[in-house]
Amino acid sequence: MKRKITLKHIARELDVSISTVSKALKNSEEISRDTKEKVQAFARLYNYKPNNIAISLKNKRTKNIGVIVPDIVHHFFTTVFRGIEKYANAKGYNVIVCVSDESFDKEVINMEMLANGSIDGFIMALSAETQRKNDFNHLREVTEQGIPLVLFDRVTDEIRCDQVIIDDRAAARDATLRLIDNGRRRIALFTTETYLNVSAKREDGYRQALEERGIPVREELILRLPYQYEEENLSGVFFRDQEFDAVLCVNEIFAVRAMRLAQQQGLRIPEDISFIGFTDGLLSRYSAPTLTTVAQHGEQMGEAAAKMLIDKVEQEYDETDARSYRTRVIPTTLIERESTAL
Amino acid sequence: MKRKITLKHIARELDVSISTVSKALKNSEEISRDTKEKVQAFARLYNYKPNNIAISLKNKRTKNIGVIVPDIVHHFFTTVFRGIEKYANAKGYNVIVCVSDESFDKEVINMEMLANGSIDGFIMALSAETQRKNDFNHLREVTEQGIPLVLFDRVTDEIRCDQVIIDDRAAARDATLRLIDNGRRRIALFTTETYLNVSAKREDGYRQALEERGIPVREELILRLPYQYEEENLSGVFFRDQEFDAVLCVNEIFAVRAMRLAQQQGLRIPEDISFIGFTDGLLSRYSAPTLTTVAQHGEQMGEAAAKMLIDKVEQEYDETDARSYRTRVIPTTLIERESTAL
DNA sequence: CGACGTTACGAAAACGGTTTCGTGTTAATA
DNA sequence: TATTAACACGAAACCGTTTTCGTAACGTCG
Repeated sequence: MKRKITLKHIARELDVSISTVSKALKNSEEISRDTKEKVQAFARLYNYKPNNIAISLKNKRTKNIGVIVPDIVHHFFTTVFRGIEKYANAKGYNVIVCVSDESFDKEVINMEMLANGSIDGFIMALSAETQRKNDFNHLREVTEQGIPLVLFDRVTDEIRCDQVIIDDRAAARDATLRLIDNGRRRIALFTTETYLNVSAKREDGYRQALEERGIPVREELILRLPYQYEEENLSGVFFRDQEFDAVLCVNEIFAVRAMRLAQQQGLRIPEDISFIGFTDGLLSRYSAPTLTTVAQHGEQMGEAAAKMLIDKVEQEYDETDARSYRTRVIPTTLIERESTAL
Repeated sequence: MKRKITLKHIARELDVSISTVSKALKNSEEISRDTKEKVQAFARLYNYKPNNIAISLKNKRTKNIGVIVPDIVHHFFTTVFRGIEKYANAKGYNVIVCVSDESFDKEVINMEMLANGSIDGFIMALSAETQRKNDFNHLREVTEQGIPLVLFDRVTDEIRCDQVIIDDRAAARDATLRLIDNGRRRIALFTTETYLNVSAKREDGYRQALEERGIPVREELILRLPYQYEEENLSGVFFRDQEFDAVLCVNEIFAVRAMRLAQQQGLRIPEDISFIGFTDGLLSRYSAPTLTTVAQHGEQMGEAAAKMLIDKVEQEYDETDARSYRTRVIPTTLIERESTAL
């Protein structure tokens, strides 16, 4: 087992000082041609690589960014993560991921663990519990320490920081308008029970679209489902009565499950009833029928978030404190598939 | 912006030495009651938290583990990751994730980035390219430096290290046997084109099951598909001719797409043809019909891998070099759903 | 009263780098 | 020949901890 070699070893071996070795390896002008070649050859031979930790301690920069998400087994967050990782890696940064599991406490603990020097900045989406409690002190502490923070998707305006979001309201509005313009009038909304910013905004957009077209909002058509809802919640009766002819769902799982129930009731999709979901994941692409859905372009969001964060991290060092926070809105795309095909 | 406070600040403020502060915060016997209380109160007041980087440098342990996976937008890897993150977090470790994107070069670069002090050990699944090239020098270098390594799912026996795998051969064999015992005789195998260990083993299991039951293997029933295959590859004719009455697929995407094509050809599932896939993801659960599939229990694999790694990391410090490598085989479960229901 | 043991603390080294500032030697210049 | 500049390198501080070792002050005991 050959342990890693350090500057000290090289220095001792070549009978020069540590500083000389350090400078030689950086090709400093200060060092003679001879010495540089000698040192570099030796370093190459023994495969010397500087110790990241030591460099971090000296520079007070880790080249790590912390990502905290509520859930990782979730298509949207995964694609965002891919975007982050891609951009960060290209810039020489590593990504430390923590999962808050929708829990406030875990979110706080994870932030604290990372905030003590492990990372240069945070990218995160708030947990459901954090949004419910409306307690953002952990975010505030971090930003007050001067650690850059970028929030995406599940954001709050209580904290001054960069944000990357989609226009959930507009996306839901556009989707609803599309249904209306396709001749649908009794449009239901299947949304989440737990309080999430995004769900609320999507509901707003839904309402807005109906109002714009002069269709009264019928509250009984708005279903709030627990995340892992039981089939009974969507009673077959609901479908059988033909209470509605279109459904907007705030995620693709709700949509696919609802489609199945409708089919089991003998309804034809899209002839009798059409569906639109959110998140362009595997389910949307491979369900039968394929699902029309609002693509959130998670990867793009991730790249944007990583770029904003890294820009801020790196400017910290040359710039004056030109603190200004930006919000980037990534445009959504309505991907039309069989579930709304006319 | 209040910067983080250090031992030095506390020492200066309280007019004691840095060592005294350090010891007082650790409740050392060496320090008087008075001084300890004074220091601890001050630390609490200013919310002192030791700097992780400095501690890492001193201890030569980072409490970070590196995870390298070929892809993150992939249900199986994501669940494994969740298992890793869960266990690691519970043990006070953070997880740095790198995505190799199935590329050998990225895998090497990522390993090198992390191996220079950033992490205490690796958990990884090999990229497709690495498996094809059969080049494992980057793994060897890392293990020779004494950095613990745990391989999962996509492993190699060329490197001496811990492994967490499923018994792909047995799982495929069992699934195939189940199809046979359900009365199926003309069983096709849809597998990947690119060379992957796991695919090869699954194919083995498939062949073995047929042989065991005295059914000749018909090579024309084994289809090797590119990962993002075009519909044409699975020509409708293939299904229409009723060349086969069951299909074993090495992943759930293949299975779901094949089911759709079969349905389009007017075949009834499972009456005319049944399907079994691998990976119990969203698709299997929500497809129509729901898909019988081999659950790999990724989360369990992740936890097992993390446990093995952390055990090794922590024993490094007390134990003698009792190097012994273990392979944990996580049992799979065949989850029977509509696609094989009789 | 001298030897010794506690107690309570500080100095300093160490982890592995980077960087500033000196300085001895040589060579060029006045 | 004395002055100075350039060159090539080393000493040391520093980043924030931990930890070993030394020691001043005090009390106890024979």
